[in-house]
Amino acid sequence: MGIQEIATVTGLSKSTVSRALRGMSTVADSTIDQVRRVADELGYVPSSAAAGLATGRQRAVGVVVPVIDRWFYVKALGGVDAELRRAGYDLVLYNLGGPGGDRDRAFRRSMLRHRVDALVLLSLVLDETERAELELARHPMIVIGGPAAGLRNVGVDDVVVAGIAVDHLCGLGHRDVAYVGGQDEAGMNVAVPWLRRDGFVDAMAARGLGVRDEWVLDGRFSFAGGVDAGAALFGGGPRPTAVFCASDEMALGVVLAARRAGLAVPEDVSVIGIDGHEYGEVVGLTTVAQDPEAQGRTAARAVLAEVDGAAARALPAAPAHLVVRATTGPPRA
Amino acid sequence: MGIQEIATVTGLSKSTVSRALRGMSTVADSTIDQVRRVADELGYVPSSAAAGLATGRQRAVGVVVPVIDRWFYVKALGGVDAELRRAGYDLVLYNLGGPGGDRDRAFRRSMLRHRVDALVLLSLVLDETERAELELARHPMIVIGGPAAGLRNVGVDDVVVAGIAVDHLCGLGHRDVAYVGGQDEAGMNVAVPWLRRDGFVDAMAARGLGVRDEWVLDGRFSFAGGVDAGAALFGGGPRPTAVFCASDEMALGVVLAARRAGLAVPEDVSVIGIDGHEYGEVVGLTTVAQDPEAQGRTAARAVLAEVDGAAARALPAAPAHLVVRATTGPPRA
DNA sequence: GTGAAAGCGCTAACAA
DNA sequence: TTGTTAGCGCTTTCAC
Repeated sequence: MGIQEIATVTGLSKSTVSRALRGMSTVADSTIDQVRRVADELGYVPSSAAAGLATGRQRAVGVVVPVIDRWFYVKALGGVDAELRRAGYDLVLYNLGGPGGDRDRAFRRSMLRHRVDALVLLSLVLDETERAELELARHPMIVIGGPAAGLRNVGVDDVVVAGIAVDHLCGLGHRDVAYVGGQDEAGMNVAVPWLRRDGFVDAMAARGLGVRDEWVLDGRFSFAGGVDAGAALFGGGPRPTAVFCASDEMALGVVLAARRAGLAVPEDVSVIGIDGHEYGEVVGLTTVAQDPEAQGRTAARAVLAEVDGAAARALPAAPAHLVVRATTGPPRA
Repeated sequence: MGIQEIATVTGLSKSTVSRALRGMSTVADSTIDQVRRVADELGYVPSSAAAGLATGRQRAVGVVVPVIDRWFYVKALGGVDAELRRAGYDLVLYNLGGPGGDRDRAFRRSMLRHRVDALVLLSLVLDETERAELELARHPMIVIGGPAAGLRNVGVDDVVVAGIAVDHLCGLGHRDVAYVGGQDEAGMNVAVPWLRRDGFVDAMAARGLGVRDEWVLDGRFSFAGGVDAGAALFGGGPRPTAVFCASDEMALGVVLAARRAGLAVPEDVSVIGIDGHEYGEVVGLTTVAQDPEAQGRTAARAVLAEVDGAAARALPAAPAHLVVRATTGPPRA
């Protein structure tokens, strides 16, 4: 059942079997073949715990997500996974489970149990205590979607992204534009929403344009939230000629709300999102697209390199580009 | 850095420290407090590898998904995760990565490395070889969304679900109904799509209704696929009065395609899906709702119980119920 | 209520 | 190219 059985059956030593199993070049090819064959016959299953204990390496990395059912997280997770798989690493998922979840001692403890060699954090801003606690495990860490104080991060420059969207809108002639963002999930302490909002407000200000308070809404980073925000925006009172949403899911909701309010998109109101969500492609949503999967791969590669002893160098901002489709156009004269 | 340090600092033995850390009742409360305090001060981080080696339990379960970016899988994964967390178990994610992925030797090997105590398979049908290989690890397994030969499964009864949808449609007076399903991802070998299609055809037949071949379409289980299928369906030629989709994402696509084709929903064509997707709720999609998160929790509980020595008893079918909203109605006279 | 000692299954020097 | 010998950090009898 263990490496020992194979040793006795083949008449070799444990060490040779161990080396053969790992295909080390110091072992005779014939020996390797023999060992592998016997291992198969015996139905040998290696113990990662034992290997981990002996080497100090678990060949696994942890991925921490605030919640799991968001487009961005799922895509990024897929990217991280793909790269880990390539490298033969397993992925341990730590889901904070939203505001109701147990983002507390017991939970953080579990990510420290030396079960993983590194940590990839998705869009998380850690406070001092959390940082200190995670620091204990002393393994490489990186955040996707950050930025995070003291940690490397990969992701788009949210301020630049907001600028791109505002450029597009203003270039079309819009001056009255609303913002639909949110704090993702209350208590999850995510920085991205704020960066995008500030980027938006600043970009508008840079053009001498102000933003009404009633036009900065919370869309909870969800489709339903977008619908609600849109309903509020188009329910009466002064109406913006364009809406900038901090995510495509919310933008999709705003478009729906506009239609329900009897408004034509983009004739009566333009809508732009951020992400590059598949649904947006189908329905013709204009957006500032990013590639979370690629960001996930980049993060995984970086952290894996660090596990292998490479120095942690800062990463360039991930690319984002404007994709003009059918939901934006010039405002009505 | 290990249990030993704590032992020397406190002047206790390794065994007592180990017991204290786990809060065993044979240890004096004062000792427990002291040990915990010292452990904190020292920044002690337990090694799950060592514990796993010693006990043979990893306190982790593996979840295998065909692809990760599908509504159902994400929700079910969340449910499994929640339950594991409650039990103090970690979750190791094995993503087969779709048809292009490496659903092969190397990969299966990795889930066998005794890194987990049990396996939860999402909608996977394993062939003989695969089953035999996984059997090697001898740990409890369960599939969500199955069914799978020789394995326990939790999920709705797909045939019943199809029946519910057909009942609803036929009850409204429809006789010409199309089916949009798919095989999810080619090569992923998933049973659900076929069960739903057969359930549909059979339910129709039970009412003396036939189904045209051209009305059984592949929607790839995605929104875009649904749009394509709808476009084909409404692009000319005989048109069904209702469309039954094997998932809400496809149904959403079909609704969009119908609108694009200038058809009114449900006046010109009714559309019903399966799932209970959040988007469907917002746009008023009629559906046969299920609760994948609950299924995930159930599966996790079952497999955990089995890890703890409980016998593996078959589970009842998960509930599914009709949610009538705005996309279905009687056919035009 | 606590300690001593023997492993869990593997890897890694160091020898041969 | 292969074998020997120590551990890796914890849990767990069995004593005390």
